[in-house]
Amino acid sequence: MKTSLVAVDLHGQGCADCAVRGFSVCASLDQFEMREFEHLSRRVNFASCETVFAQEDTSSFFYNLLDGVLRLYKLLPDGRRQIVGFVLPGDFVGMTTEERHGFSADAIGPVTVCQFAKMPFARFADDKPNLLRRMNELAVHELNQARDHMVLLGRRSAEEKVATFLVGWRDRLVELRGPSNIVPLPMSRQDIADYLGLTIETVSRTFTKLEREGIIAILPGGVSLRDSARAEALAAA
Amino acid sequence: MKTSLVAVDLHGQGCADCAVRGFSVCASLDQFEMREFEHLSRRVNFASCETVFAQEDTSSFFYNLLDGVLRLYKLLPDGRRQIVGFVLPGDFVGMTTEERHGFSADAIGPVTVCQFAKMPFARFADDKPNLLRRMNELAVHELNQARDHMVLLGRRSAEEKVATFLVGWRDRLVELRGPSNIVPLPMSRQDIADYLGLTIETVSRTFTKLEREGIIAILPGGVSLRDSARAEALAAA
DNA sequence: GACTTTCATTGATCTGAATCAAAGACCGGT
DNA sequence: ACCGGTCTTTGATTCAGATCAATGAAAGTC
Repeated sequence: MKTSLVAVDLHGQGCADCAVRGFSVCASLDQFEMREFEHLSRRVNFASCETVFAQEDTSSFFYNLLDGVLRLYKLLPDGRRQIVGFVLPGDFVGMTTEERHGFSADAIGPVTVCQFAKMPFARFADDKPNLLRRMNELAVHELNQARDHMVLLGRRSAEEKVATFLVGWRDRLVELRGPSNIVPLPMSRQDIADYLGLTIETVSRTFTKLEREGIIAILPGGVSLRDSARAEALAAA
Repeated sequence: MKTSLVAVDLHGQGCADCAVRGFSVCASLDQFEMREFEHLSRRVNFASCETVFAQEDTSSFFYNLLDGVLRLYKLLPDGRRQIVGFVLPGDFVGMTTEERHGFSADAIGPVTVCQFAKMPFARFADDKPNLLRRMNELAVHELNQARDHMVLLGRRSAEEKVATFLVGWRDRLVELRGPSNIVPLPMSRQDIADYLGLTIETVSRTFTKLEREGIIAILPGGVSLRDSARAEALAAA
């Protein structure tokens, strides 16, 4: 909720050695473009629970997540919250033509982002079809994810929701750090509930139920997918 | 559900006189680009309830809606349906880099679309930053809508859902055809239910409730927003 | 204009998830 | 190791919306 006072700003110490270089937006840039691009960005750190940007903020920056996890959420005036996505390293956030962000982003645990000022970035991208195409690709991909999530929110039971979330989250981590059925869950139960359109109690009960059924084991800080076939079946059907 | 056998294909009789020219993707093209663009598209008609493309179809075409309304939806294996959006003239659909569409589109009433083959379109767009930027803009806009809809599906009551839908639908029609508080609803109650993550009975009851409260009047083929301030209050909060 | 079919409304009942209410578990600080 | 806070789990109860079941109102069709 609070905004960073202690964020350490260090100029992007080269994109060449960036952890995210190979698979983020920047993957579409050649060597020379990259050289220029470096000067548009700077690294910023945020502590756990700090807000990277808020719903009502003017959208003057884009961010590329380098390390950590973000939650993106929207709040209704009465405080109800819907988490619209979790962000992992390599994901690009906040790209919008609109005046304001429309959603908030905050850090789940310590986070490092690569921050771009909107205007210089837009000027840079303006005549780079490869970058523009890559950004399109990312937007379309996110849109597809968003639509899948609509199906989940509108038409699935609590058990299906939780199973789908666990399988989906595992798959994203597998892509990032290699195969494993141990699924770390850095976000709280409340976060999971607000992502799935449930209450914290229902999430907790559903975890317990899945454990009783032998589908998962609940570990400190995460779960293990004991029977991923059955979890995937719940997620698919 | 069925696919068109009677679709009348007529070559785009000029984009210059196209109803949608001013505000769709094509708005970003200059006179010369437009000349070339014309040859990439052709008009196709669909009768009510015909499928423009299906979830599992290879995505070899994009579409620009010229006339009528489409519903976009996803089906779960067991038949549960989530409508992910309604498409109005000027909207661009089916743009994706992925192999398959991932959702189905069918006509609500007779429809005319402007159809583009994916490959030639991509080749055309490749070196047109203005068009690419416009497409980005549209994708980002859709993504914002999708996120708003997630909030609705995950965190709002039936009454709020219906009110939000009516106000939002009216606003889209106002943009298209000018101000009016009479809101034609070409889609069925079942469609509305599948859009809002409700059942048809709940939608029907909620309409009746809003009418009793004096917020709307139910008309054949639509509603009238009698007290749009109160409807908007329900939609906002 | 009667007849079938589809779609919308209304009513009665049920249920999955929400809400209300305690306990436990797990910190971080001292 | 102990304390105070936060987070998670579990239990009891309620309720919004789903399900089941008619009935009513349009829209074709012959």
